[in-house]
Amino acid sequence: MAKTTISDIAKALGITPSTVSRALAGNSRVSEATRMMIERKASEMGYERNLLASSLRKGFTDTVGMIVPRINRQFFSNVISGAEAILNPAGFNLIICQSHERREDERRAIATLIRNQVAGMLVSHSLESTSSESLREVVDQGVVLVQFDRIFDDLESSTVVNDNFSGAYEATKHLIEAGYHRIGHLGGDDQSNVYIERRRGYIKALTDAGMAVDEDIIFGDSITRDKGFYNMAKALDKGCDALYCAGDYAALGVMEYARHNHIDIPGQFGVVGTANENFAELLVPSLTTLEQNATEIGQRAAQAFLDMRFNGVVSNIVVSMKLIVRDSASRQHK
Amino acid sequence: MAKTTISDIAKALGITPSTVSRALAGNSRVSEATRMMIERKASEMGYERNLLASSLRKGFTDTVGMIVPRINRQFFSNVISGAEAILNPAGFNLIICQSHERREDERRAIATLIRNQVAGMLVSHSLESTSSESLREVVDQGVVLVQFDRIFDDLESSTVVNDNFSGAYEATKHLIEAGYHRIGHLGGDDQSNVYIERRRGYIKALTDAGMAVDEDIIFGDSITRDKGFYNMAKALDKGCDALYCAGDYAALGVMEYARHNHIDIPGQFGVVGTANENFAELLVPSLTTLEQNATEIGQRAAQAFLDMRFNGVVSNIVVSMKLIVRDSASRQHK
DNA sequence: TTGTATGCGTTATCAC
DNA sequence: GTGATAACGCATACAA
Repeated sequence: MAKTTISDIAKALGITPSTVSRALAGNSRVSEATRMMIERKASEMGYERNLLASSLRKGFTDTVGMIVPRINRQFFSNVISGAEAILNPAGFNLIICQSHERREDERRAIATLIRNQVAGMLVSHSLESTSSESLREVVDQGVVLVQFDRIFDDLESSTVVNDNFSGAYEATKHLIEAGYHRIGHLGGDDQSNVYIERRRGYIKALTDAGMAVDEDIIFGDSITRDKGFYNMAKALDKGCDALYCAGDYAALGVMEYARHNHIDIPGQFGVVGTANENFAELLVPSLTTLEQNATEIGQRAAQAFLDMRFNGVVSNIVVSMKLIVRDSASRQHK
Repeated sequence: MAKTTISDIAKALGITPSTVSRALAGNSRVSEATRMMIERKASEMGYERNLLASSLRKGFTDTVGMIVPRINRQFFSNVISGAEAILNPAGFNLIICQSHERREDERRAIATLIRNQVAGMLVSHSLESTSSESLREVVDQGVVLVQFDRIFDDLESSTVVNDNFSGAYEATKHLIEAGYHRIGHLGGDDQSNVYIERRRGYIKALTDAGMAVDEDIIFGDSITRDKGFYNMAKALDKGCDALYCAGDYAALGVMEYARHNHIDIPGQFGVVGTANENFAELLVPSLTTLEQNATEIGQRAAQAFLDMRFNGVVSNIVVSMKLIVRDSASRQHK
C-alpha cells in the first residue's frame, strides 16, 4: 500500500498539489472552504506528511539531536525528559545518542546527527573528550549547539551548567558544621569544568572556615564505585573523618568500604555525595547528596536551543544545586 | 557556508554527479582510479551525504525507532544499548521515544516515527495501551514491527519476550524451598502478557509443590513502590510469610513496610523481586530477584528486525531469566 | 566504465 | 485564492 501524497489528495479533489500543500501547512492564502475540504480528505485517506521530502525542500528539519554519555544515569535520563517537555510542544523531535564516555562513539554520533540534518544539538561531552575538537565540527556545519553540564568554553554555543562551585561549597560546609575535622575530597578528573568547580567549592569552604587545605586528601581519580572503595581506604590512612564525593557512585563505594570495616557512618565518618541517584535514599544510612535539578537543566537547554534557533540569542545559564540532607553526614555535634 | 553536494564534487572534478554518487555508494561499476579520486576530493571538501535526499530517493531510511515506557529504567536502558550494539554496525540509527506509560504519548511517538519514515520499530507498549490498535497502524504502513517484553499477539510482528512463566516459577520455588509456608504474589495488571505469565508461573510452582493457591493473597494492582508498601500490609493481614513480587520497586515498598514495622527479612518474611534494578543489591538485606537479560533482549530484537527487513523472516524469541540469589529470601530451613 | 534523464514528495516563487 | 513550474540532493534505469 503506497502512502498517500499531497498529489493523491489533489487528484481526488480535482485541484493542484500546491493548494493542498498550502492548506496543510496552515498557509493563510487559501479559502476556508477548500481548507476544510482538503483536511477532511487528507485524514480520510490517512495522509501523513513525508518529513523527508518536506525537510529536504525546506532546507532544515524539525529534529534536535542529543548526545549524552549514557542514558541509564538518573541525571541524563531526567535531562532528556526535561528537554522533551519543551521540544515536543514546539514541534521538534529528539534523537538521543549515547557516547558511552568514549570519544570515538561521540564522534560517530555527531557525524550521524549532522548527516541527519538536525536543526540543533544538545550535548554533554564524554569524559574521553578533553578538547572541543569534535564539537567544533557542529558549529562549523552551522548546526545550533547547546552544551550542558560538561562544557568547553571555547565554542560558539549556549551553555547550561549546574552551579557546581556553590553546590560543593554547601556540601562541604554541611560536613564542617556537622563537626567533622579532617574532610577530604573525592573528585573526578581535572580536565572537566564540573570537577574543577566542585573541587574549588570544596577548597573555598575549608578556607572560609579557617581549615587547612591538604592536597594529600584530595583524590582526583574518577568517581566510580571502585574508586570510592579504594580511595576510602587511603582517606582513612591519611586520617580523614569525612569525604565530600563528587558523585554518588563514589560515595557508594566509600560506604561499602566503611561497612566492610565496621566504620560507623555518620558516627565515625561523614559522607556527602553528588547527583542524588535513585539509590541514594535507599542506602543505610541514607546518603546526603547534592541534587542536580536534571529536569530543569534539560528544559533550559531545550529553551536555549529555541532561543538560538529563532532569535539568535546565545545564553549561558547556571542552575543552582540543592543539598538533600539525609543521614550519612548528620552526627551529633561534639 | 553551503554544504557540499555530489554536484559540487562532480563539478570540481569535471565529471557527472551520477559517477560521484555511484563511487560514494560503493557501486562496483566505477573504476578504481576515479573512485579514489572522488573519495579524496569528497573528504577534502568535507562532504557528508544528505540522508534526507538519499532516503527520499531510495524510499526508505536507515533509521529504526524504538518506543519504551521510560528510559530511566535499568531494563529499558539496557535494552537500548543492546539494540544499538547490533543496529549501529549494521548501518542503522536508533531513535528513542518514551511513552511515559501513556497511550497518547505512545500514539504520538508512533506517528512521529512513521512520518520520519523509519525502516522499523522496536516497541514495548505502554501499560495504558490494552489493545493493539495503535500498533496496527505501524504494520498497515508497511513498517517492520518488533515487539519486545510487553507484546500483543494479534499483530504481524516478531516478538522477543522473557520466559516470564519459568522465571516466576523458579522465584516462587526458591521461596518454597527456603521454607516459607504462605507465599503471596504481588503482580501487575492482568491485561499484560508479562504479568499474566508471572502469575501463572507462581501458581504452577505452588501447585507442583502441593501447596494451596489462595486468590486472597494474589495482589494484582500494579508494581509501584507505593503499591508494594500498601499491599505488604494486606499480605500480613492475610497471614503471608513471603511474597513473590513481579517488580523490584514493589519489592522495595514491601521491604520498607517491613522495616517500618520491625519485621525481619528474611527471618520472618521472605521477598523475591523481578528486574534486578540497580538498587536491588544495595538494599539491606540485599534483594533476591529475577534478572531479565535486558541487553540480550535488545540484541535479539534488533536482530529480529534485521531478519524481517532483509529476509522476511518473522521470529518469536523467548529469552530465559535468571534468579539472582541474595539475602532477602534466604533464611535457615526449619 | 561513464553520462543522460528522470523522479522521490514537498514547498516556494512566480503568474494569473 | 489557485495553478504551473522549478528545485531541494540524491540514486537509478537506460543509453552510450
